[in-house]
Amino acid sequence: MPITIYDVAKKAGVGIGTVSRVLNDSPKVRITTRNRVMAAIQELHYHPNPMAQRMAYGKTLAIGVITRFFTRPSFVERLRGIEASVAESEYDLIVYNVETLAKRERYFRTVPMSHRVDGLIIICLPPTDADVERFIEEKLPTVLVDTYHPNLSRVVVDDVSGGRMATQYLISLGHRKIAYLSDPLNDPLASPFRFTSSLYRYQGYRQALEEAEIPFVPRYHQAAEHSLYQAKVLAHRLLSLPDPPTAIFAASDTQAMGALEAAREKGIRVPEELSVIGFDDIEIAAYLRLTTIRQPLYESGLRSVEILLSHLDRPQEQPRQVNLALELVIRDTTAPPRH
Amino acid sequence: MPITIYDVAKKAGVGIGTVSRVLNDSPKVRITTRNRVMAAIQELHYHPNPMAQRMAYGKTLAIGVITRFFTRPSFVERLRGIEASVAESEYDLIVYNVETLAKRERYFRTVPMSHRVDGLIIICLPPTDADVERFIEEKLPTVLVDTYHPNLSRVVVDDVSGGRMATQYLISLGHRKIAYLSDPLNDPLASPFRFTSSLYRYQGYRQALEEAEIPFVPRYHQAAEHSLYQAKVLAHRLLSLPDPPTAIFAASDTQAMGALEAAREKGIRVPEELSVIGFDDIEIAAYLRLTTIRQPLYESGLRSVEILLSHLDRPQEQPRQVNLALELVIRDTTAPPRH
DNA sequence: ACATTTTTTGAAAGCCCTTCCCTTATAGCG
DNA sequence: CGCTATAAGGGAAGGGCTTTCAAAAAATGT
Repeated sequence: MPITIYDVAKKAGVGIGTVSRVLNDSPKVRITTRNRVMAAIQELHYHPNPMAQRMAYGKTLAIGVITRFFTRPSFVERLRGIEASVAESEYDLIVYNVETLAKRERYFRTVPMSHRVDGLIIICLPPTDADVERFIEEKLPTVLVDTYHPNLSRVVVDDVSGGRMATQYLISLGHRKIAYLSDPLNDPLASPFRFTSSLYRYQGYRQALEEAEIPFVPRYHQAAEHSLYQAKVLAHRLLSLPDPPTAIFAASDTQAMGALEAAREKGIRVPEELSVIGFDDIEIAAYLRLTTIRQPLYESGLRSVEILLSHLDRPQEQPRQVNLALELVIRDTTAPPRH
Repeated sequence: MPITIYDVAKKAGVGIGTVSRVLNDSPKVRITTRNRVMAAIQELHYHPNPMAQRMAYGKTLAIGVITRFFTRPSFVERLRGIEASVAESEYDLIVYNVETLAKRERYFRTVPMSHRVDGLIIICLPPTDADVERFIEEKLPTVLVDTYHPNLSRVVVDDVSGGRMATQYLISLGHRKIAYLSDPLNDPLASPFRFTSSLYRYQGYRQALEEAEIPFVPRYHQAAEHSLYQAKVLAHRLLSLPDPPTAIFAASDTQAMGALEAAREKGIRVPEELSVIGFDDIEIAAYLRLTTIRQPLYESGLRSVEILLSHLDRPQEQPRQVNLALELVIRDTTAPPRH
C-alpha cells in the first residue's frame, strides 16, 4: 500500500495540514518542524499522489497539444520546442495526433468537453468558429501555432510577407519567370484540414510580382498534396513547359527538395540554370545548401507555451498575437538567371 | 460551477451511486432508470470529472513515453504508432523527450517515483539495471522498444540478423569490399545514451563477412555521431581510401543518404560504381529508391502499446519479447560491382 | 396472498490531497 | 510577569468520483 500524507504526519508527529504546508513551501511552518517533516518524507520515500493533488487543486496539471506532428519535419520541430518548455513547468504534455478528418473532429470535440487538460496548443489545424466557441465556453485556454483565429491567442509568422520576401529576392537576382510550387490553396474555412500558410505565401508571391510589374502566369503556379514526390512531379511539369520558369519558389523546404530532385533528373543545373528557394529552414535545408526563408520553428513552440502558461495564470487575459520574424537565408540554390 | 454527479442524480431523481453505475455500464441498473439518468446527463451536458475518476479508480489513466523522438525520423514513426494505439484506449499519452543526459536522468528517475503514469514505454534508450529495478519496485509496467533489458517486456528486431541480411545481400551481388558506416559502437551499459542497434548490426556485418571468408578491413568501418552531414564526411573518407569499398552498408537510411550524397559529390555513380544499402526504410527511402532493410517502425509502436495494456490488466504477467521481422527491400542503389 | 429470492437502489465510506478556520504556542512589549 | 499581537499547527471540510453495504423494491415460488 502506498504511503500517504497521513503516514508522514504520524511519523513526524504533526498534523496532515503541516505536512501539506511543507510540501507546498508555505512560510508558516517553523524551520524545526519543517525539518522534522522533511526527515519523515525522506525516510518513508514519500511522494504525494499527483491525482489527489490535481483533484484538490481543481486542475489537471496537463497541457494538450493537437497536431499533425508526423507529416512534416517542421511540426516535429515545433513540438520539440513545446516539449522542452512544458518540461520546465509543472505540467505534463499530452499529445493528440491528427491524421484523419475523423480524428480531428473527435479531438476538437472531446478534448475541451472532457476536461482532461488545463490548456491546449493547436499546431497548424485551423479551428472553425464553432470550435473556438466551444473552447471559450469550456473555458479552455488555447493557443494556436501557425494558424489563426481572431478570438484565440496565436504564434504566427507573416506568411504573406514571407512569400514576398522570397519572390522579391528572386526578382532582385534578375528573375522574371518565377514559379510557385505549393499544396492546394484551399480556403481555410472551407477545409479545416488544410494548411493555411501556402495560401498566404501565394498572396505574397502575387504581391511581389505585381510590385515589380511582372505579369502573373497561371501555369507557373502548380499545387498538389504536400509530399516530396508530388513536388517532384509538379516541378517536372514546370520544367517541361514551353517557356519554363528560371526560378521556383516552393512553399516548403520539403517541396523545394522535390524541385531540386526534378532538376537533377532533367539535368538542369542549380543554381546556374534554375534557382530554387524553399520555406521553413528545416534541418536538412542547411545540409542541402538550400536558399530558404527561415521561420523560427522551435521558438514558436517555446512561445506558445509561454503564452498558454500566462493565460493559465490569468484566465481573464485577452487573446494576443506573437509575430515571429522571418529571415531570408541565402545559400547555394539561387543565382541570377542566365541569358 | 461545473456540473457534478450530484446535479445529475437530483435531476434524474436517483442516488449518485446509480448515476455512477450508469456511467460505468454496470448491468445492475433497470433500463427505465438508466434512460432517466441518460436523459439527465444529456440535458445538463454532464461530463464526469476525469481527475475525480482517476482518484477513485486509483489509476492515472495515462501512459508515458520516453524517447528521443526528434532526432530521427524512425522514432517519430514509432511514436506515430504508439499515439494511434493509445488513442483507441482510455489512456492519455504523455511524452517525455530526452535530448540531454540530464533530462534522461531526470525522467528515468522522476517518472516512476511520481506516479504520474500507469505504464511506460521507452524508445531506444537502454535502461540500466538500477533503472529497471526502480521501475519494478515502483510497480510501473514498462515496455522497451528497440532496446533491451531481460527484466522488461520489449519489442525488438534482430539487428544482428539485419546486419547479416544486408551484408549477405551485398556479398551475393559479388561485393567483397564492403564498408560499414554507423554511429559510434559503444557498449550500451557504458553509455546509456547511445543507440545499441548499430553495434548489433555491426556484429551481423562481421558474421556475414566471416561466413563468406572475407577478411574484415578495419578501415572499412567508419563511425561518427548520427547525422546526415557526418555520414557524408565518413563516406568521403571511405571513398578516398587507396582501395575504396565497392559497397557501403549504412546503419540507418539517414546515413545512407549521406553516403549517396558523398558519392554524388565525388562523381561516383550509384549503383554502377558503388552500392549503398541503408536500414529502417523511412519514408524518404522509397523516394530515393534506396535499397534498405525495412523494420516495421509504426507497427513496433502498436505492439508496444498492446503489450503495455496487457500488463496493465494483469500486473503479475511475466515480461515478454515480441520479435518483429526485418525485410530486405531491393531498390535501385545496389548492383553487382564492376570489374 | 405471503414468504423468499433476487434485483435494484440510496447512502456512506474511501481515495489523498489542499485549504480554511480555529486553537494553541511563541514572541513582543509595557 | 502578564497581556496582547502574531506565528504555527491541528483537524475538519471539500473536491467528484467509485464501490461497498444495507435497505427497498420487484420477482419468483407456493
